Amino acid sequence: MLTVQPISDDGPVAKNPPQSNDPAGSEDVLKVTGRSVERYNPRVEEPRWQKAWDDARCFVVQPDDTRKPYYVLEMFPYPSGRIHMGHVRNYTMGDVLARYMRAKGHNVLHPMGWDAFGLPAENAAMQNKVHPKGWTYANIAAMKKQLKSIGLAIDWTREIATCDVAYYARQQQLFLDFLRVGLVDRKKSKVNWDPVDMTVLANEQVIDGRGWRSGAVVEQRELTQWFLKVSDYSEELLTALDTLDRWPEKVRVMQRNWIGRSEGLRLFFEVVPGEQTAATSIEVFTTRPDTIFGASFIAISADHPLAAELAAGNPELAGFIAETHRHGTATETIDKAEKLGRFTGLHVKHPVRPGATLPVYIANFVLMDYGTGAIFGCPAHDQRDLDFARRYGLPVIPVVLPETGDPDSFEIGDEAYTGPGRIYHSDFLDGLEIEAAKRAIAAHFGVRTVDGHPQGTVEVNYRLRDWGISRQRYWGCPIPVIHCEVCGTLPVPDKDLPVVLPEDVSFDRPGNPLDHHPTWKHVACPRCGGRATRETDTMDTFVDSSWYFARFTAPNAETPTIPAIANAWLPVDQYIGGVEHAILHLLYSRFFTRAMKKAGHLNLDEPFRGLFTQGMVVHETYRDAAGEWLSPADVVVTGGDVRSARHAKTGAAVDIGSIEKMSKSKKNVVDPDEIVATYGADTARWFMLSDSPPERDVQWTEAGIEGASRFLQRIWKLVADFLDREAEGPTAGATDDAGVADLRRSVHRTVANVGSEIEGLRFNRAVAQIYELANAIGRFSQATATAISPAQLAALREAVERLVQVVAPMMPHLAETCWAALGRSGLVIDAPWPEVDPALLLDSTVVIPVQVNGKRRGEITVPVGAPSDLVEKQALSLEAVARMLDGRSPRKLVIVPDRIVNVVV
RNA sequence: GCGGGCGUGAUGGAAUGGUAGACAUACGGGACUUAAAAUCCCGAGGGUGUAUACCCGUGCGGGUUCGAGUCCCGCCGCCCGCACCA
Repeated sequence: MLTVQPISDDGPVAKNPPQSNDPAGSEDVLKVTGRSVERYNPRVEEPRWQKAWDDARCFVVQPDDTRKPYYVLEMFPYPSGRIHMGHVRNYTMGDVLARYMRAKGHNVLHPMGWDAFGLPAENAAMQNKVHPKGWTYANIAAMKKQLKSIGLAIDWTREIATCDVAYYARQQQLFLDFLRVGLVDRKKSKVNWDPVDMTVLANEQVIDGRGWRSGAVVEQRELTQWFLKVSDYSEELLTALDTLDRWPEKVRVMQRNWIGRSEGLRLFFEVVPGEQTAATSIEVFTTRPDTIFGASFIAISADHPLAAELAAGNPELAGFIAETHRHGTATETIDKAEKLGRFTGLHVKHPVRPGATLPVYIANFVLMDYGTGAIFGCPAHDQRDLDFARRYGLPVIPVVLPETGDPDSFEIGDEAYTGPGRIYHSDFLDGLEIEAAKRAIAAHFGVRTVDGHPQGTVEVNYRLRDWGISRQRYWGCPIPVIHCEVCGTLPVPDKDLPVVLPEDVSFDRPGNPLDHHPTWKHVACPRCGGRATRETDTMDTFVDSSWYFARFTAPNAETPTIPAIANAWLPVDQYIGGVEHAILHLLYSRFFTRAMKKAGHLNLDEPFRGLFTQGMVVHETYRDAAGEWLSPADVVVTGGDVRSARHAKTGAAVDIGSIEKMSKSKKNVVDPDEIVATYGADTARWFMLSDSPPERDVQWTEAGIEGASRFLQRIWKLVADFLDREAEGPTAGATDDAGVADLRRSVHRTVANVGSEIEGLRFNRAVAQIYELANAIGRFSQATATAISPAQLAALREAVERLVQVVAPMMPHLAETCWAALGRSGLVIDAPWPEVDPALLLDSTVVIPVQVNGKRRGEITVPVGAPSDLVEKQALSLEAVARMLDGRSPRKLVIVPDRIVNVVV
C-alpha cells in the first residue's frame, strides 16, 4: 500500500554513527538553578513504558467494551523490509488520534497489517534466489520490530498479512460470492507483452516502450481476464461522493473526474452503399452532438471490430494497427503519442448534410474501452480532432460562435474553440445555445431510424471501466476457478477452498511459475471428474487492500467478516494515508464495500467516514564531484546564510541539490532505526508532527530533529524544576497571586485548542499551542523565582500536569515518565482528557486594530462585546486616526464587533 | 496529453475576507562558564530614518471589496495521479 522502493542488493542504508553529540545516551547532568536534574533518557524510558502498556493490554480491544467505538486506521504498509520516515509520519498521526480518542473515553480500534502480496517479492526471488514467502515474512518481522519501537498504540493481536492463507482463503470466498451475485465478468483486455521474456509487464516495468529487463519493444496483447464489475456502480459511486463530507474535496474531485460521467448521444452513421465492408453503419458516442454540422471525419479505434475486418485485406491498415499496438497500455503513453491515423477507404453519409459524406479513419487516440470505440471528428471544437484534421488536411468548419465573435470573420487557428456560444452554419440549429442545440439534435435523430433502430439515442456514459483483476504472477491470491474442456469455467467448490499457493516454485524461467509448476494446476473437474486445469492467474493486490479494514473487525473469523461485528465498527472513523491512493485504492474499497453488502458480508456502503491524506517526507539531496548521490549520514552541512557541505570522512566538497521525496535511488533517506536509537521515538514522533501541515510535505532536517529533542528535554526539565519548587513549598509570607489567572487561562485555552486541533488533524498547530504553553510556564516560573505563594504553586502544578497530558498523545513515553514523577498514580494513557473551564476561555477585554482606508494605524483596547458607539468614539480619538482625518469627518465607518475598525476617509 | 494540488521572511510554517509573518529552525548579540556544550534572555521581512513615523511586501498581471495571503479571471513555476508499482 504505502509505496516503498524495493530493497536493493546493498541492503539497508549504511549505519554510520550519528555525527551529532548523542543527546539520548549521555550521562551528563543538567544544572537547573542550582539543583541537578538528570537528562531524560529515552533508551531506558521508552522500552519500559512500551512493556507497561503491553502488560496492561492497553490497546487490545475487548469484545464486551461498552464505550463508544472509534475506528482509526492508517493505510497498511507494503513489507519492503524496513520502515521509512513516511511510515513514521503516517502511523504517528493515526496514533495521536487513537490515543486522544482513548483519553476522550472511546473504545478505540487501531489495528495493523501487511499488504504482503506483490511484485517486489517476485523480483527479490529472481534477483536474490529467495522465496517470496520467506522474503516477505522476514520483512514483516523486521518492520514489526521497528514499528513497535516507535510506541504505537496498536492492537497487535489483530495483525493480518494478506499473504496469510487465513486471509486470502476468505478473499477467495468473497470472489466466489461476487461470482454468484453477478459481479464478476470474464472478458478480453490488453496487457503489456514482453516478446523476449515472454511475460506480461506491469506499466512500471515498461520504460520508454521497452521491457525493463529484456529491453525488447513492448507489444499490446489481448488476454482473457477476470473483471469485477465496478461499472455496475458508476452512478452510485459518483453520487455517494456527496455524502463523504469528511473527505478532502480534492480527492472527491479526482474520483468524480475518474468516474467521468458524461451525457451524450449514441449515433449511427450509415455506411455509403457499395463500400468494401459488411458493415452497414458505424455507431459513435459523442458528448457534442450540437457540433454535428461541423463534422469532417469519423475515427474508429484500432481495436474496433471494423478495423480488424478492413485490415484483413489491407496490409497498410494492418501495419498501422500493429504499429499502434507497439505502445504500452498506459493511458498516459496513449495520450502523449502523436495523433495518427489511416484512411480506411470507407465513407459514411453525413447525417444532416444531404449528399455529403465523411471519410472513416482508424486513429490511435480513439479508445475501444470508452463509448463505442468510434467518434465523429469536429475539428473546430475539439483539440485532438483539430490536430488530426490539420495533419491529414481535413476541413475545419466552425459551428459554435463565441458571444463576441463575428460570423463572417471567425476562424479557427491552432486552437479549437471549446467555450460557450451560439450555433451557426448549422441549418435548423442556427441561433441556439449549446445545450438547447444538444436537445434539438437529439430529438431530430430520435425519430429517424438507421438499420431499424433510432439513429440517435441519449445516453449516459462513464469513463470508469470494469476492474481487471487478473495478474499473470505467482505472489498473489489464486483465483479460485477451474477450467474444464467439457464443462467450461467452474468455481472451485467451497469444500475445496482455499486454493493454496504451492511453495515449490522456481523463478529461473520467464512466465508465471504457477503456469509451469509440474502438478499444481492439474485437477479433476468438479463437475464431470475429467481432466481440468486451475486458473493460474492471481488477483491484483488492490483486491487484498479493498477489504482488510473489514477483516480487522474479526481477524480470525471463518467467514470473511462477522457482519454484526463489522457493522458495529465500520465505517472507519478516520482513515489516514497517502494521496497517491486518492483514486484507485479508495474507489475499489468503496466498490468492495457495496459488493460485500450485496453478498451479505456487510451492511453499509461507504467504508471510510473520515479520510485524511498526508504529505510525503522529503530531504535535501547531496552529490559528490563525480555526480554520485550521497547519503545524509555521510555529509556534514555547515553555515547559515550560505550553506555548504562536505563529505564526513574525506572532507571533499559536496553539492547540495534539490529537496526530494526520500528514495533509495537518490540516497536522501534517513533511517528511523538510527533516529530512534539516537533521539528516541518521542523525538521522532514530535518532529514528524511539528511545523509542516500534515497534508503537505515535510522536510527532514538535522536542525529540526535537534529542535524536537531539545523541546523534549525542556519539558522534562520543566517537570523536574517544578517538583523541586513543590518540595521546597511556598515561600514564607508570600501572598502575591500575580499571574495565576493568566497562567490558568493559558492552560485551559491550550487544553481546549490542542483537543480541537487533534480532532481536525492539524497537528502542527497543536504543537505550536504546546510550545506557547511551555513558554508561558517558563515565564511564570521565572516571575515567581524569588517568592511563590500557595496559589501560584497550585497553578503551576495544574499547568505542568496539563502540559504533560496534552503532550501525551504525541510523546507518550515522556508523558508517562513525567506523570509518574508528578506522583500521579496509574498511566497517563488511562487518564481522561482534562476538563476545560469555559469561564477561563474568555477574556474580559480585547485589542482591536483600527484601520484608516484599510491600513492599520493603531489599536484600541475595549471590553469584549463593547457597543459600537464606544468603539467608534475610542477609535476616532486615536491620534493617528485624527491626523489622517485632518479635520474631515469619515466617509464611512466599518465596525466589526471585537475584530476590527476601518475608517474610510 | 488529461485530472488534481501547491507557491508567504534565511528556512518549515501561522493567519472564520479583518493587526501578514503566531510557533519553531537557522542566524546575530548578551548572561552563566576557566572554556566549550547545554540552558536562559534579547534582536530581527525589505527600505528611508536618531526617533516618532512613513513607504514597499504573501510566485507574476489584472479584478471584486471599506478591507484580499484568503474570493474571481489570466499567466509562470514546482509536485502528485493516470487503471498491471503499492
